[in-house]
Order: sequence, then C-alpha cells, then structure tokens
Amino acid sequence: MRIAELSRRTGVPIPTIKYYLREGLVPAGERTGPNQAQYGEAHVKRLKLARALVEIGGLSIASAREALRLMFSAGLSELDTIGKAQYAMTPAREYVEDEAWDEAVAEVDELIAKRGWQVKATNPARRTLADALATLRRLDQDDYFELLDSYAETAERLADTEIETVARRGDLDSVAEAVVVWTAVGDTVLASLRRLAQEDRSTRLLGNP
Amino acid sequence: MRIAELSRRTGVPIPTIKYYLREGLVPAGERTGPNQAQYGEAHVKRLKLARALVEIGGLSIASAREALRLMFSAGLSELDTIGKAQYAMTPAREYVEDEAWDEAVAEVDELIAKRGWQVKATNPARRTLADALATLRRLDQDDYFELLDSYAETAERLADTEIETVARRGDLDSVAEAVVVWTAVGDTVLASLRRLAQEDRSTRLLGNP
DNA sequence: GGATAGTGGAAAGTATTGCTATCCATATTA
DNA sequence: TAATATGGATAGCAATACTTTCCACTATCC
Repeated sequence: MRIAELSRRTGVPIPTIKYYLREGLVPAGERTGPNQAQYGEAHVKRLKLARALVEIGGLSIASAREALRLMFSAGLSELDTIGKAQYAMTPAREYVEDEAWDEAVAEVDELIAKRGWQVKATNPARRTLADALATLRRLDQDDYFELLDSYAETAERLADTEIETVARRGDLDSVAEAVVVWTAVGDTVLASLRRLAQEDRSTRLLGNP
Repeated sequence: MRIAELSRRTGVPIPTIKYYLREGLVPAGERTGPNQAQYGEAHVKRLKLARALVEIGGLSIASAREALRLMFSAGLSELDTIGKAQYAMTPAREYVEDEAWDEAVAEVDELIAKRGWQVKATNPARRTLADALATLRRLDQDDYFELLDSYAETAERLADTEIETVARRGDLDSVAEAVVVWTAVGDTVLASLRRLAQEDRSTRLLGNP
C-alpha cells in the first residue's frame, strides 16, 4: 500500500505520517522507485502504536521513538531491553535538591527496601517518585505519607496481574508491543478509573448526608 | 514581603511569578503604592501549589488556574465545586468516534453500572477512559480488558483510603488544597510506583530463570 | 541626599514542540 | 494525456510556557 491507504487505515493525516517517518517513529517503506514506496501491515501496526504512545500515553516524539526503537530493535532477548524501554517512557525532569528532596529520596529507598523490590538504581521512576514526594513535603501535605504504603501495595498487585497477562503472550514481538502499550496507556486507564472512583466515593460520603 | 522574598521562599524565579500573577494562578498582592505590593503566607502557599500542579501534575497553566479558581473561590460549600475542580484537571481531547469508540463507551458505561458507581455523565474521565480503551481495541490488545476489573477494583480501594484521609481534615480550605494536590500529584506517585513494581515483578519472573 | 538596587506592570521576544503547507520532480490513474 | 498522487525536502505556523526588556517609581545603603 502507499501513503494514502496507510493514512486511511490509521486515521493519521498524510503530513503527520511523513513527519513520523522523518522522526523515525515509523520505519521507511520499501522503495520501488525514485518517488514511490510500499508500506505493509507492519507499518499500519507501528503507526497505530506510535500514535497511541503520543496521544494517549502523552509521550514526546523523542521518547516514543526511543521506546519503540529499544523494544523492536535488539531482539528483546535480554530483560534489560524491556527495562530500558520503560525507562525511555519516563520523561526526564530537573530536580531541586533541597532538604525535602533528600528526605524524599531516603523515603523512596526505604520503601523499596521494605517491600523487597528489586529495582535498579538507574530506574528514573525513583527520581520521579522522590520529586513528587518532595513536592508534597514542601506543601506540608505530610499526612499523605500514611497512604504511601497502600499505594505501593496497590501498585504491586497491579504489576502482578499485568506481568502475568503479558507473560502469556507467545512471540517476543507481541510481548514487546504489550509492554509498551501497557506502560503508556495503563497510566491513563488507571488515572481515569481513579477519578471515577473518587467521584463515587465523595458523592457517597459527602453528597447524601 | 515583596516579590524577591516570595521568589526565595518558593524557588520560583521572579519573572515566572510575574507570569503566574498575570495568568491568575496567584492572586495579586496588596497594593501599597504605585509600584509596590505586599505578599503574605497565603501567596507563598498558593504559589507552591500552583507550581506543584504545573510541574508534577503536568497541568497546563489554563487548567491549573481553573482548578485553583474553583477550589478556592466559591467557598466549597457544595460538593459540586470539588467535582468541577477535578473535572478541570482532566485535559480535554478530541475523540475519533468510530466503531471501537462506541464499543469502548458502552464498556465504560457497563463497568460503572456493574460497580454501582455514582458518576455524572459529564465527568470527563469517562471519555478519557473510553478513548484509552478504544485505542487498545484498535491496537488489537483486547486481552487487556481482562484486567479492567482488577484496575477498577484497585481504583476503588485507593479512592476509599484517599477520601477517608481527606475527610479527616478540619477546615474547608485544607480539604480543598488536599483534593487538588491529591488528584494531580497522586497520579504521578501511582504511576511511578507502578513502574517500580513492574521492574521488580519482571525481574523476578524473567530475570532469574 | 544621592547613588544603587529593587519593584510592579506592560509589552515584546524566545525556545520548544508537534505538526502543516508548499514545492517539486516523478508516478500513477482516469 | 490530463488530472491526481507520491516521496521527500524545506519552510511555515500555532500553541505553550516562560524570559527579556523597558519604564516610572520606591527602598535602601553609604
């Protein structure tokens, strides 16, 4: 198929497809002439996937490229690759390293140790979490921390279910795709459900006194 | 205090504070002369809060302003106000209304009914969730849906704990602040913890065979 | 009391991001 | 053979979140 059909099949405008090709989110088609190329089902799939990461997952173009590259290049024989792809999905930030930050970092380390989680020191989620906790400290929302355990418990249970489902997949490419989609879109699903449950709970507790 | 101290106390650069004042994220100081104004502790708090929403919560300036305005203007006597502030924190998107979308919307309605959640039809999280689910359908990640229940269960349990903690607060302003912080920063905390738990679980399952 | 630095506010400028639009030589299709 | 489409390069554009510059004025230090 050529670019018009690729666009029709995915709903992505042609100029955007060209942009994604330029940016390396989608591999080039097979050239058949000076201004002709063929795209296949793999391109359709890859394009949908890229769009999902950007639109639903909120990844930047650069992060999406990196995540996709890592998942679908190295053959995924090593666990490292999965980890690195996940790392690529956590956007880098700058951190204010004050007292609140030091305490938050210690708190994250403590939590990980307490849970017995095997997590590399380089996992960027450590810093993101520390940053969020430091912010809560600076806002004097310290009672928030009572909830941290229940959040961690929740995350653990989710991860168990998720890993189990992913592991059921047959081929490696399928696992790779699931991991990428999962990580990015799962955040949004979870956040939405939390909003809905919150509305329900606050309506029950405060709405009908 | 004047703007320099406000900047020192919060770590926010002066030009950014001026920008936030212009954009209405922070109320104006008390004027004492043609080019002088006084700021107080309330301004410090509000500025930190605004920063947290923007930096950690990832809200746009416009969303942050709307959320803050709703929480701290109307007196919060009505439950509606809390709901509206939460709604303001869910960014609007455009939706592709195809077959996958229709099915996803039905699925969301079904889930809410099944759970017995009391959620207004106008809650934007409904659409965000439907959008995410529709994306999963379009990516043929249908087995994802087996997990939806466990996600919902999780969200419900979280909301229970959260609501309970917020309700313990004394004054209304404190509740308002907690709700805003909670909603925005909680997403990040949860997402980070999920990443960490995922690394642990995949290491255990696949890493040491 | 005079130099120096800081202030609030307005307006214009800037860096980044994620697309769109235009062009063009060549291909395909009606 | 005429209209339309293609791939690719380049330039343009709108939105966002600041930064910079300017100004008349104020506060503060020597």
